[in-house]
Amino acid sequence: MDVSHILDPLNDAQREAVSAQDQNLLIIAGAGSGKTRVLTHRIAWMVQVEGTSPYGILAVTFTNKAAAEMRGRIEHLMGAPAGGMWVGTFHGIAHRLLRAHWQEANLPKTFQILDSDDQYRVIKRILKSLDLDESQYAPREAQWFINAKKDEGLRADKLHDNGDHHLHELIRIYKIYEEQCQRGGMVDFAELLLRTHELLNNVPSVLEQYRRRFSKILVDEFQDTNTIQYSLLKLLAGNESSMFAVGDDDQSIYGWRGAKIENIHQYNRDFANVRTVRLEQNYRSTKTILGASNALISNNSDRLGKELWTDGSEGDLITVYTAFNERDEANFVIQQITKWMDEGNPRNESAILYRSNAQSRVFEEALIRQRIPYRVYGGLRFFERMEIKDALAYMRLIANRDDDASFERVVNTPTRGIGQRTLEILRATANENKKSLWQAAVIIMENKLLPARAATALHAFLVLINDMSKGSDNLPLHELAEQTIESSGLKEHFKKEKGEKGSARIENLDELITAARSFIQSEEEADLDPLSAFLSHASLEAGEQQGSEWEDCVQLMTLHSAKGLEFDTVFLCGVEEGLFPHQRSVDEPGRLEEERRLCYVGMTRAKKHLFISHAEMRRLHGSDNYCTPSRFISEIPKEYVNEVRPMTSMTPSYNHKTKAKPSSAIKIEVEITDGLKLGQRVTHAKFGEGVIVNYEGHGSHARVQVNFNHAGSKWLVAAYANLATV
DNA sequence: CGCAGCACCTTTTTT
DNA sequence: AGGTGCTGCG
Repeated sequence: MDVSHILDPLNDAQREAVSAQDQNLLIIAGAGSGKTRVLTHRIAWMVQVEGTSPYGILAVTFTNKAAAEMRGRIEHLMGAPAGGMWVGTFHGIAHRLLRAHWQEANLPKTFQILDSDDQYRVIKRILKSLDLDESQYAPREAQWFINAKKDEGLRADKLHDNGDHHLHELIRIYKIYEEQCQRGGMVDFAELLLRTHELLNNVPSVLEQYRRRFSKILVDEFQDTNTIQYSLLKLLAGNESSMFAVGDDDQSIYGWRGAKIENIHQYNRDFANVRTVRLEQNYRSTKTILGASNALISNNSDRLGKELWTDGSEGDLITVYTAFNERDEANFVIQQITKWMDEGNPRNESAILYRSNAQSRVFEEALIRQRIPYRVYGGLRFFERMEIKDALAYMRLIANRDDDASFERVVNTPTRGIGQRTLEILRATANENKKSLWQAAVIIMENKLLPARAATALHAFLVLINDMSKGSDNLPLHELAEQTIESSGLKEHFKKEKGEKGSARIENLDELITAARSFIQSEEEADLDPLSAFLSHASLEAGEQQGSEWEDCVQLMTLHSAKGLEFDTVFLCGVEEGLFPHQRSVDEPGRLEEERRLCYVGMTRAKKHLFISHAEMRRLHGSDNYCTPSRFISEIPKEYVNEVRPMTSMTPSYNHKTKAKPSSAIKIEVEITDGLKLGQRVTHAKFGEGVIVNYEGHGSHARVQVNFNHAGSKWLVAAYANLATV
């Protein structure tokens, strides 16, 4: 067998990892060191050189995107579809196992997946029914609690309150939630993993079957595994299988949702003779960017130890820009991007990264003003939209009448006269009889427990769902979707919603029909009927953003969503104390180190140019705040940095600020000409309201640059512009 | 039962 | 500032 196509493109360390004979490996793969390449080449090596059957391979990732990419690259490398191989996310794989063994897992065959929004609603309903003080028991907190416990593998009956009343109540909520989910055949994301873990743990024959099958297990982003995921891997691997874990402790940024870096150490203890291979050669960034990133991350303790290096050029210095406010920051960034585009570079090789989603707005406004196409990642995804979830809830009821979450969602959407009162009776009946809401409704109808009017309304709903369900088996998926949207009254309902929002919803509903039409059931979902497959797909892969995806766009996203990506030019924005590191992280050393890793992740996204900016003043939640530069900026050695202050040669004295009392709007103490200051809000007869962001000259010669809210940025001669202060 | 106005809160995100 | 969720009213 000619193996040159597998080994030739690799460096020594990569080659060592790919061709290692050891049973268990830990690959510490630094940013840009070719991690995915190593994973895919390892698989090709096992199949084409060692003769492993693809059937025996399990490759696990965290996101659908990563799974899709890996699958694609494996097929490309091996020149054949990855038949029989399991490549998927933890949740996707768990779902598959539960489907295959629903009986052993004590689930109904038609169990439905709850996304976090569904879960939130169920929990909120429980809190209501328990009549708990909502200020003390926030649904979010209860949801967080339940998920955290499940992630640790703990069921409600394993928990002890130790006399703590609050904890006692949370456990009680957890317990009731478990019961309701079980009754309705509803499985949330954490439950997928926990249930799978229990399945393997409790049913030796099933465990045996998969242990024998998966002789090779590969895990991506190992540093992001939480307790239950790690435990699942350990269980599946047993003593015989071989593990290939790839991760980077310096890029662990999900500790706040249960990821345990310690699993890397634990792996060394739990698995036999783990051989560690370090990938430290970086193929992405310049020496400057890498040097700065290395210096930054060296401030963290407890690292596994790793220093990235590169053969590449020094590259440009990192620009650190001190903006005077968030608008100035945005303008600077956009100015740099414009320059970049003028040099003939593609827009989508530039990315604006920030700590929190709220920061995107200022950049969006600036980009719109300059008519630069952009794309914001994150936010609501297709299958998470209200109208889509409504339509899906009808379809889910068709598939499974006992799905209480869906029942609650649409029983009175659109409004059909089933009110709070009626629902309360339904819930009470359901609780008493330990039945689903649907079954309770049937009981109520049979025993005539409702006033005539409500009974008619409820009856109409039951008939509606039954009618919709009739013949749905033979209907192609998209026709079912279409019929659902029509006869549920959803289309009518949203048509009434005025303005652009309503028409957007109608468009989305049409899009759902399109999605149903183009939905292709994958081979591994062959055990499901098309409707169930489609519904699982909707929950498990909430769907990438709406269109314009492939257009050449400036990329905007949070630092978290930037992990795994790379761009020629990266703007790291809002790098200020309190924002980044985030206020809620500064007090705890562990959290602070995670913020630092986040900064490291952000910096190492850049291939050629890195810009870091911070504003001296930032409008946040409606009020102005003075901000100091982030400690992370000072952790970057000066020799890598080129400091830039706002515009031109006239550096105004606000750098050595004479801080005014922080009460009135903006108080930069530089007067340009009578009454006009940098940062001053002004109105112009034609351009409307704006802010002065820059100026040239003094007195009657002064020209000021004003960022107008709607008219964009303009240079005006102060003497003629007739600017009124606000 | 449905709507409109008010109070509240605000990190990061995948599945 | 802006969105969401709840309360109170029609």
